[in-house]
Amino acid sequence: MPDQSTVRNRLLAGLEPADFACLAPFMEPVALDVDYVLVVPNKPIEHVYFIESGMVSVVAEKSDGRSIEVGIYGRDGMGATPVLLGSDRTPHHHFMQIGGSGFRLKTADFLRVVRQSPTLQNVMLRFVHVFMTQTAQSALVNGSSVIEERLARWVLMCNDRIDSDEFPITHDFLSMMLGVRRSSVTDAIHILEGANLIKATRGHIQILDRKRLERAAGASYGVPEAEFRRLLGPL
Amino acid sequence: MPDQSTVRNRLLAGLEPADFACLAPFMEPVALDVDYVLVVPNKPIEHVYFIESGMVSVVAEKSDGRSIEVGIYGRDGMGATPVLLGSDRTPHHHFMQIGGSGFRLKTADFLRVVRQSPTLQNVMLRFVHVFMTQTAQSALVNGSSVIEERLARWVLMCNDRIDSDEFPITHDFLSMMLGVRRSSVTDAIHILEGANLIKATRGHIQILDRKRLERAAGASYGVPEAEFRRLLGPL
DNA sequence: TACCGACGGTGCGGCACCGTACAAAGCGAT
DNA sequence: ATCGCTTTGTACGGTGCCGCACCGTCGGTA
Repeated sequence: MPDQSTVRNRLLAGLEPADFACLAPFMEPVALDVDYVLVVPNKPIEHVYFIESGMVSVVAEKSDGRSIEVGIYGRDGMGATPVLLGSDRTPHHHFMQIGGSGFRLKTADFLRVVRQSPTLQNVMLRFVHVFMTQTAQSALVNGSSVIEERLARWVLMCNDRIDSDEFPITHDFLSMMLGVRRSSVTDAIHILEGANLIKATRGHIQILDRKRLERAAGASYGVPEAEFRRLLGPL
Repeated sequence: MPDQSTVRNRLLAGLEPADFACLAPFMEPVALDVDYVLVVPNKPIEHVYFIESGMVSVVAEKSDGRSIEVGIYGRDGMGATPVLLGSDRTPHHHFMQIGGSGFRLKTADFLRVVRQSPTLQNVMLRFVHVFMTQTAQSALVNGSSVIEERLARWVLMCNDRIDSDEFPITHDFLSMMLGVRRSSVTDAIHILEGANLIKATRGHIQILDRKRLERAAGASYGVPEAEFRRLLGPL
């Protein structure tokens, strides 16, 4: 059974010990390799997830096939939030963008515990609020920022959720996430590389200068992150 | 005191009569004229709102001044959802885009009632889920649809929340909502007008052919609307 | 060591949308 | 009827990103 003092998930770590103790018996450790699917669109959500490492992409798809990332989370949050809101499914796709590990609980078990503890529910709902802010920010920047700014934002958000300054990701994946052409991603990466903010190698991106990268992201980055700190403490 | 059989708000109308009875004593009728501000960004939310008529825009703003609409609601929903999620504020701006009326409750009163009724809370949280889906859809279309498609979506969403096929709106406002140049809105309107889908006069838009307008919106429209029907019944 | 699929770099024409600007038309107030 | 403000129509050059296509390179596998 997991021990609260060693979990890396920010939500779990921040719980009242009593609340954590109620969840712990139902938590099952799970390997979360790249492409592992946490939530299938429009299918019943069987498990909720707490990420310990790695990163999840939440993707919305249009019926014409075009898709775009509407949010990401990692050890800062939980997967399958719709069950908290009374919906057993969602039109969005959740899958591991960067492999890692975590815990999962059967939806029914999780909900039973949550319904018995208002303090636990409160923490989870705060995360929902933060995640909603993040999605709104995606809507904002998708409509008003140039690609290189959005790329910088994405890299920063990824860095927030991964321990390392370097992580695996291909241009092709990024193009799906940002909803742009693959070669536009290549161009944007070259711009950030030219300014010595990042270094890209085959299948990997490394952050060289986080401070200046934040400046490059401009107004695209920061709002949901501030909401997280305000409601759930430092990342 | 309002009577549940006469309220037009979909959430209120769908409540268990007992839940409605608990809310009713705290409900204060309020006129919601154009530009009335329901939620000021990053300030404590004093009241929650249930819209009876009119339409609210939820707008996210970047620190560089650019802003974009991340969602709308009317008699299908409630205002100031963040209080349900344990946050007394939000970075977004909520204001009346089309004037109307509604009810409001002091945040504290509302939360006290909600905490005592899981069934009431459930209905409200379902709406949060639907609204989140809507915001995600905005992120999707902002990143992947041409303006005329997004305009068609907006007009349809507005029509869903207003009784009339005609409503007041200027190109300038629409340009803020869609996050594009004002004259790009003019162009997009001309395209839809040329196809006899809408008719635009100074400060007004009228829907001529809703069916074909939906086709013009293509894959941009429909997903959050389906979620609403699934979880909260027909609009 | 050779192969092959995945990944990244680059080029080209095209177009949606931009920023800016100005004028015409509508409409309320005096 | 006139004025003045708001709203809409239109134009122009510029550009960010598109779709498409092709090729070089990397790296795992046989």
